[in-house]
Amino acid sequence: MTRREEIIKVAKTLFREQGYKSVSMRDLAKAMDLKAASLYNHISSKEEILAEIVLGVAYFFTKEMELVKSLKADSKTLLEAVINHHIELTLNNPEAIAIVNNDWIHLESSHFEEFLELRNAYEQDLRDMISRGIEAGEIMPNNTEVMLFSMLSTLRTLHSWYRRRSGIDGEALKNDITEILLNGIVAKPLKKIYQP
Amino acid sequence: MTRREEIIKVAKTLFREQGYKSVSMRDLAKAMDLKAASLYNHISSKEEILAEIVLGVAYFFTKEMELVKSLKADSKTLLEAVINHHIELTLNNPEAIAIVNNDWIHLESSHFEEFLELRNAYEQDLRDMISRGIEAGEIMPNNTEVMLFSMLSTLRTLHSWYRRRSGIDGEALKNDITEILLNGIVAKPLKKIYQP
DNA sequence: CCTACCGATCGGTAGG
DNA sequence: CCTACCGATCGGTAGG
Repeated sequence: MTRREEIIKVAKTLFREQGYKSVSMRDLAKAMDLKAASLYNHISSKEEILAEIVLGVAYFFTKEMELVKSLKADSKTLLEAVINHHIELTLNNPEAIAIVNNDWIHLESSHFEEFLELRNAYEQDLRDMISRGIEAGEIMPNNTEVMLFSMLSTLRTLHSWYRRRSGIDGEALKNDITEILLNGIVAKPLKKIYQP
Repeated sequence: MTRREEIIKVAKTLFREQGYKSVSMRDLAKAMDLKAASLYNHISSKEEILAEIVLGVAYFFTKEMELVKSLKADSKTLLEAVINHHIELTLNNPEAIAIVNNDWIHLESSHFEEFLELRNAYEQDLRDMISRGIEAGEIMPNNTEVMLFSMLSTLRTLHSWYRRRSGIDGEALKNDITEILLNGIVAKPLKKIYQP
């Protein structure tokens, strides 16, 4: 790991704990046992660190979305694949996900716009998946936007919830979340058609 | 509206747009057309504004949860009532909800702890509701924690999504969200039992 | 509600 | 990687 990579790793932890704006370059330097000025031999600004973290995650998601889109499968299977990728990245890199969610707003304008484009494209791909699922009769013909938003809300904030629990089995978590997102929580009375 | 209430109202807008840490007392003063020092005739610190916003929302939710708990109804009806209250507050006060979600972390320690106690109690009440629903056979016997978290994630981030859409009908939104949270998104093959 | 000002801290640079 | 330092800005106070 290069010195630069170490800085970004430590920044991930601090930004996640306190938020980007609350962490000073002196805080970051102290956590690495050096002086603030020395950080600038490896990075050129504080915002550069934020951009690398946030855009790194955004491009990773984009790449995985391309992968899912290339699959030949029904909509439900594609949605499951998106959910799985989301959960995996959350388990592997919860700090980065938290920072994306909380601090993308503090990106400087060109990075800010770059991020928004990636995020919008990702959301559009997911929206298309849901729409096609409705056309195929696999997905309930409910409000597409609400379905999209509900799924993404759960997946995007998983990091904050996962953190409080002790080591949960990743596979079990995938199953539970997929089940709840796709099938809801209410018990279905299977024999309803026999009742008056 | 007192001058103090005006300050808090303007602060809500600014904090929501830029985040608590990014808004200086000078920014807030400028938005009110006065000097930073003058703010201190009405409030005693910047954190006091944050605390009032965040704890105000937290106590409001607590009060509504007490109301729901006092109802004599099945679990599904109680969950629907919680969802409705959440959506109503989001439509009425989206700025405050956004600030609670993003900036509660910047509360000073006594306010911080006060907030966490309220939030934990709220989550516990909702958890109990789900558990009782499972015992009664109304709710699927899935992972309670995941159900709880999934519901809350969607409800808590609704403000950010609602904002981007033009004026959506509140009642329609309640129906759509309730439907999707409780019943999921996958189409159910109703005649399954006739198939081989 | 203002002017004037405080000490602390910020991101970042110069120069070695 | 450090010392020394920059101008800007921060939350907040004194005194009117």
